[in-house]
Amino acid sequence: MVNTLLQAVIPTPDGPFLAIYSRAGLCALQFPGGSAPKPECLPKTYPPEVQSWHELTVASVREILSGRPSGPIPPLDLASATDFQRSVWAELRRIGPGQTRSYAEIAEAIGRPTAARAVGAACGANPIPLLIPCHRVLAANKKLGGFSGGLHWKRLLLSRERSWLGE
DNA sequence: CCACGGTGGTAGA
DNA sequence: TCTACCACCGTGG
Repeated sequence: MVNTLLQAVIPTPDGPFLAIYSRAGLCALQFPGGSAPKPECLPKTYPPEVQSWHELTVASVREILSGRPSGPIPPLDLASATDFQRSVWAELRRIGPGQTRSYAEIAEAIGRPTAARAVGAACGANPIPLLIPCHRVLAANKKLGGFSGGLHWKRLLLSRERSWLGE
């Protein structure tokens, strides 16, 4: 057993999200509607470390769902990611609520100006939506582009961020 | 290798 | 606008 994973539920007005933690930190976040977590995978008590991480996750998820900027987030476990993905995701985290960038702009920003399409793939591989805000990346024509979690979420998140900014 | 995308830009209808 | 087509690139098989 090299890497035990712990699941924890995040209750929100939009339904229960699911967080998954490793020893190193948060490694995945799932939208509501997936297969319900098996009870035996939801420990009665969590290690203190995980518990404090989860508090940060819950707060952050709720903030982002309401269109607000999020406070501190837990450590992210991106061990299984490629270097390219890590650089894309790091760049995504620089986009504030209500802001948007295009896939090409992200590619440009990480020094791979012709890799816009690969950036799209990296966004699709993002295991931690919301905290790594891939919903703020649009196509160059200012159109919506795609979203792994379902386009309705992307629309919803952007619309809430815009309205929080006062539009 | 090869195929497949959350792309982007161009050309024509 | 919408469609067709093509160059591009990181990933996974």
